[in-house]
Amino acid sequence: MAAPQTIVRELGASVGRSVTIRGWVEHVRVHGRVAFLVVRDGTGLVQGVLLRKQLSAEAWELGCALTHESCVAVTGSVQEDARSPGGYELLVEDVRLLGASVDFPIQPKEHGVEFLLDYRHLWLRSSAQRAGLRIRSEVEKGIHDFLHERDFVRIDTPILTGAIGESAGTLFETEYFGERAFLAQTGQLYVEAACPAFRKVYCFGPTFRAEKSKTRRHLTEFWMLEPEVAFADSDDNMRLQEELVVYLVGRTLERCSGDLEVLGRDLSALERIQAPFPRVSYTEAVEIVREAGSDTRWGADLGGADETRIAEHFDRPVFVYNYPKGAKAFYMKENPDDPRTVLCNDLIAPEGYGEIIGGSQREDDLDRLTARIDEEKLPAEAYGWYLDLRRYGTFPHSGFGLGIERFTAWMTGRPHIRELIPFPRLMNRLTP
RNA sequence: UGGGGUGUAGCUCAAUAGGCAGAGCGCCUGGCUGUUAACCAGGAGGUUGGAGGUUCGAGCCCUCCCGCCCCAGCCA
Repeated sequence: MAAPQTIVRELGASVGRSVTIRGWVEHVRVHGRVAFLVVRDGTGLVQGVLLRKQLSAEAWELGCALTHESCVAVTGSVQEDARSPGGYELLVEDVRLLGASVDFPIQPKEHGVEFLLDYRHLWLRSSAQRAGLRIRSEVEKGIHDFLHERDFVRIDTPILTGAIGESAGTLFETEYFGERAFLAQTGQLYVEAACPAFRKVYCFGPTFRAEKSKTRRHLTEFWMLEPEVAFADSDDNMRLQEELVVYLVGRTLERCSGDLEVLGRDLSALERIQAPFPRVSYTEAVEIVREAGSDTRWGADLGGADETRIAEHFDRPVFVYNYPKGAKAFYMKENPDDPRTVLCNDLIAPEGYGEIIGGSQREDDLDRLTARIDEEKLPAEAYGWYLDLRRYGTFPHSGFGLGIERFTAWMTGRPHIRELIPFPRLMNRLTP
């Protein structure tokens, strides 16, 4: 008589009955005539209790010899027991080995980062990694739900592109049937093209930057959300960002409290995140950081240390808006009230997580956009189709980019964004 | 690319002032009926990142090279 299969999360429905759980061994502790076997099945942890005199010799020997991360099927009757990690326990009747695991490299102890990244394919199984990646998944789902509720249409933009993007030099180059091609570093120009078709659009996907950055906030391949909204000005743009961030924080607190607890996240820091977020102009920001000891001068971009100084003034994310033209990309719209600046914003996360969003109102005037492309010495021919968007029914519009890993690193409180993507691509790491 | 740090057992780390290369974890053997990273006893496990140099003697000092970490720049 075979016991029915179930999953750990649903064990409560089977108290007093025999069931079979399939999963991976986290621990075995043998005490002579009793042994404890902790199994993870992807929905939770359950402890199996093996009593020598109640098992066949084969099952007892097998159970005691199980090694870390072996895949097993454990059959036993379900008991409620507070001493068990998940609240339920299996009084084991039989154990079958489905897949052996010999000398699993990762132990339940401290390891160095390099070692763990070499074994990233196995590190994913550990509790903090599971929690962080589950929160990432929930953030991604939240993004889609939020935008679809607001009538956005998702536009999937190309990853292989000809020469186009914000700037050359940070693009990964490849070959495309004899032609030079690049991996996309933004989908923005394409969502701008789709904007007149659907009014509110967004793209969500991987982007690639060949920047030789070695900081806790950079990856060479990362995922980005980029909404684009017709008839939205820079203020509308910031309101949308604010609404989205408040929504995602609230949803993470609501749906991922167990994962946040595993990670030891300070929940009060997240509970404070409510609209409205403070807004300071770039010019005010420069004054703030100079008073705090920075030697940043008006006209230069704010550095990471400056961002931290600004964030320290507030207990929630801060908008810094209208940067000098020279510090920002060619497609941003000139500020009519101060032509030295452009209509744009960064959103700086608290607790030193830095810039999680960069957004702007786009330049919709054909002549000014062409002039900016010349000023930046960009190859005008590569932007032919982009300029068409200003030739055929140009319209005010705004959008932004939100970095998924940076956002999730802030949600989870992890110090480095490399843990918040399943297989990070860093300057010196292409495998696993 | 610049600044700072680091590299010793499978992993995490010690090693007085230049003087016999160690511990914990993991692994192997044995013991234990309620463990929570169990505990107790025993065992195996090393070209100290690489090359050269100084010295009676180098894990330690010097030169060059390599890997990694942190910070800065670039950005999301």
